[in-house]
Amino acid sequence: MTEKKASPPTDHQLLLFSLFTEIGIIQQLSSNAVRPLLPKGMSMAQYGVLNHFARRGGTETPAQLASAFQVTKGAMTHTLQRLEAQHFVKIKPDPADARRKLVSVTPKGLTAHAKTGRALVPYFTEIATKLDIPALLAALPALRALRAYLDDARDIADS
Amino acid sequence: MTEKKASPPTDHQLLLFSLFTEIGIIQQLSSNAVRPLLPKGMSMAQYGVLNHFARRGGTETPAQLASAFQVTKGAMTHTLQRLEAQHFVKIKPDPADARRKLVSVTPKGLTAHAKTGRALVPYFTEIATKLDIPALLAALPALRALRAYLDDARDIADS
DNA sequence: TTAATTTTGTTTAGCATTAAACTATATTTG
DNA sequence: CAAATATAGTTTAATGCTAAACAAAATTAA
Repeated sequence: MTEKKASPPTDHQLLLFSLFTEIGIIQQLSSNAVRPLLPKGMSMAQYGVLNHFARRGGTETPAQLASAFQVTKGAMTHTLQRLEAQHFVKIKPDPADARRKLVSVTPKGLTAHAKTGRALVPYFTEIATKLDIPALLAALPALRALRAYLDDARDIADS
Repeated sequence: MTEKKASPPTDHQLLLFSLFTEIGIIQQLSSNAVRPLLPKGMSMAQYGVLNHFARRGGTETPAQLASAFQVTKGAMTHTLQRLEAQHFVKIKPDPADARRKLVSVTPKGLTAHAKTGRALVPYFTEIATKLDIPALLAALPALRALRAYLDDARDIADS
């Protein structure tokens, strides 16, 4: 057994630091690859929101969306304004709570979502053929656990 | 065996999409957690560059740094200007090629790097005790492979 | 009930980023 | 060599983000 006095496991800290660095670079690379494929006027943030509604349907408040995407309410206000200007979402007051608004996707938004998805298929198809899918699949649970931990631990800075 | 006609493995595309989504959210969460811990005037981008030099030493050109961090040359110009204004890096012309500049870290920059590192230790120590480190360690090679693939595949948009 | 607190969404200012145009210097080609 | 091309770095405009201050409405406390 190793001693358990002095300072905490530095190796673990280094691992985590490497992991975060790796994740940051993958995020940068994948964003840079995907962004030019998006239809004119569609940002990654906007597509994320449309994708959320396309999967789950229904209505959500801006605050719920901000929490789901881990951005500030200000950032979500901005994204929703862009989406509403293109008539991809409908935003109406919540009759039950005048502070809130209710956001839902429009048919036009679903069309735009589908079009965006089609534009991305070739990219994902291409890389799916060139990577070790089982290894990535195996990595996913650990990442989900990491996400869940970070999600719980956050200070809820803005919201 | 499954048929191999029609369209390519949609499951793999969905996996990749989930993976990218997960990575994006982890990046967002970890950035949001780490950012407030940084010393006044130190951004994540600046710390990344200082960390790079602290590990590897020597000199590099702005273009090399932009490539290492997967940002545009314009973004790296900006980061280096901030670092130079604080005297954390030294930037001089390359005598061998007048188009180039050579960037190196200063003692003051190393001090700032060390200070920043110390500010982050408690955070990493904390989460290292609460996560399944072996599982994360096991995930790292797959992520490195993904990064390596994306790195090769990129269009070298700006550089 | 009234006052204090919390919650929701917006706005503003500042920063980091991309994309594109630009300048200057090197390299390659004819 | 001269012209065309490529490379390195900067600058500008636009976008998306955070942080902080704010206004309006709901909830909680006294």
